[in-house]
Amino acid sequence: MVNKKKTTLKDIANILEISTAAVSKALQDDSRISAKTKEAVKKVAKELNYQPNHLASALRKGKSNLVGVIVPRTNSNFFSSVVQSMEEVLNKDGYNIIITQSNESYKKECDSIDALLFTQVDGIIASMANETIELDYYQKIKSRGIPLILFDRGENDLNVDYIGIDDYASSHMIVEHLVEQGCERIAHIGGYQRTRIFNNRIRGYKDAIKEHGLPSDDELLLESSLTQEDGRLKMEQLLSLNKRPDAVYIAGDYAALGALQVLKENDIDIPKEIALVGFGNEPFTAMVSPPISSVEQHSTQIGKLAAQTFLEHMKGPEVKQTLNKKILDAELIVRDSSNKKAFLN
Amino acid sequence: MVNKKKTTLKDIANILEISTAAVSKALQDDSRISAKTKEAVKKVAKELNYQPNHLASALRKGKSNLVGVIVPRTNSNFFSSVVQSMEEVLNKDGYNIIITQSNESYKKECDSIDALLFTQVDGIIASMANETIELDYYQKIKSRGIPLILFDRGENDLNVDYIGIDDYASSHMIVEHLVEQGCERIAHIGGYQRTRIFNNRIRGYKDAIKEHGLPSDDELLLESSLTQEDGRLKMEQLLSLNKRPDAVYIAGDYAALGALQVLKENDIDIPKEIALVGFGNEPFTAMVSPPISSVEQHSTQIGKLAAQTFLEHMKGPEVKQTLNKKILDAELIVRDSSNKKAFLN
DNA sequence: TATATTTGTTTAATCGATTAAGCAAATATA
DNA sequence: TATATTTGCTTAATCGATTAAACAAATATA
Repeated sequence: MVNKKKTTLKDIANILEISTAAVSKALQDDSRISAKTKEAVKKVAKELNYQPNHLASALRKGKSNLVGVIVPRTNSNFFSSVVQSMEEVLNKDGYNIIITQSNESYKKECDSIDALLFTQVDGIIASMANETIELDYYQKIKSRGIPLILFDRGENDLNVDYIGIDDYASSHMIVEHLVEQGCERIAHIGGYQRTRIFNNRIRGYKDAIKEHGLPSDDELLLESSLTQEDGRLKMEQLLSLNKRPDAVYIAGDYAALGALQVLKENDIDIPKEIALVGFGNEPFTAMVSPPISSVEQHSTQIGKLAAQTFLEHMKGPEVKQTLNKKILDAELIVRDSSNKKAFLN
Repeated sequence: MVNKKKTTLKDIANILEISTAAVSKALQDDSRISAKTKEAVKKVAKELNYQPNHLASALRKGKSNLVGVIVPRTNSNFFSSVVQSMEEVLNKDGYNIIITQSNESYKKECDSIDALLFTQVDGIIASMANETIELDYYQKIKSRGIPLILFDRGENDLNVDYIGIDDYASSHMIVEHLVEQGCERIAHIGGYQRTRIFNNRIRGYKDAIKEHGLPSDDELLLESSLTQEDGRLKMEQLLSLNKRPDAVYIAGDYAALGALQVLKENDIDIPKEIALVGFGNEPFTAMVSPPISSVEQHSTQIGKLAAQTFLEHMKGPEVKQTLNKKILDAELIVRDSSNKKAFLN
């Protein structure tokens, strides 16, 4: 039947009447072990269905071959696809990943960090929660001496590797696009200012507005948690203005979706009366009606780069933990929600 | 600055000039250790920022306190929310989870299982990939003697715990609902027959159709991968029939979304000409236009139950691995896409 | 032939925490 | 006071794999 007791090196050693050291080396194809012994060891190992005990070897080698990944949530296409491409790269090098979700909560993020450190991960790749301002827990990772790589939601002050898109330029590009479409009063529902990427998007927005000499009323720039629900609220707020905007650029697709609903509920013609642009290129943006223009963030590429950066740290022994940014260009996908020119009559 | 070397029990023992055993027991509040010693140990432990080495204790105790979770993908609301509630329950009991995605691929699923077993997880909670027919890798988990719990996508033959909704009844309920709305030619775009849950949905559909004496033409029952793209294709196929259906029930929301797009592209009045019902209650179903009726699967409850089932296994030493099904009732959320009566004029 | 090198293996220590067993000192019981 | 029990700690083994060091045997070099 089933061998409940898992077989160990010792079992193999006993059967062949050699030392466990010889068995261990044989399985690692050590050059000092004879071909004959290797063959015999491998044969018995297979017969007994030997599976090395990872805990033992990790303990001995001081390396778990586990990488911790912290994301705000997994049920967004962006994060799930980043994670997936990370996994692909890391698996190839013998690493497994532990995914944890912070749910945008600082408390949960700290717990995750503790849990990952406790599990003795060899490194952590993270995208910070919205709530996170304090960096003490991230400092904790650094002080453990394991590589820390941030993506998308990063933080300069931590002085670690970062992979993301150029939020400032993307934001600038969106405003350019809206201006091109003839919009003149462009609002921005942005994320929390304290979060670096959202701050960059806000700056990109402001600068572009200024460059084009457009109105930059305070009432046109709102700070939001970027949930669908908050997107609704903020859009309602914009609609209640005396001078409504003729375009709204929203720093997150879920919030953009909420905003879209409100616009439709109010029978506002999109994009003619108000044009709409989101951020993140979540699949649903292409599917709703009208489809929402959005920014593709190259999640696969980000995941790949983050994983590769981790691997570089593991290969090069000199742990040069410095701010090393890899910034990708993002791409604006124009859809009906902002394509006024296509609707000229 | 930063203490690169992590502190061990030994360090604490040396400082206090006691044995590591005493330190270990003090930290565990062993009754045989004096209050004075405990206090001293805890003080030093805090000062040195002692973090127990999980690998060492796991190796010694033969228990990693890690639970492996395998899902087809994380970027669906259902799975991400199941995972989240599992995590909540398990964390409370000191377990951490390792999430892996199979991407509906059998090969990837096998790799995940190997990786999890290798990491010495204490148990595995899984939802099977669409592709999976062979059960050999799942047998491997069972033969390792660790608990295996399946949810949503399960398999009777494995004879393990299962948590899910009553797919047959849900499916039956959907047809009832459509009949009530006056539909008479109801098509079903189902998942792969070999997958138990989809098979159940198909049976529920067929039986309900029969009970109501409705036509059950072969052309009205299609098998699909249930991706958005395939939803499009299958809906196009249905539209090309000589006798079009007046309702389509689709076993997955993403496919339902694809179908919805096709219907709209063809200017078909929903629900008047063709009513639409999906499955899974993904958030976007409420957001598209018209909103799609769908089935809520109580993901939070499923995650909680799966986690609790695992914990029961860990508590009760007698590993009674038998088929133990927990079936929840699902709930049909009726929205505009199938609510014909609301559109009577 | 004598010495040096290579080959193939064993011995024993190690990673860090846990725990059964042992033992002395303190306290309780007869 | 003598014996039993409890208290508080130490010793040493253990989990399973890895690896530095040691060593004998085989082979090469002088």
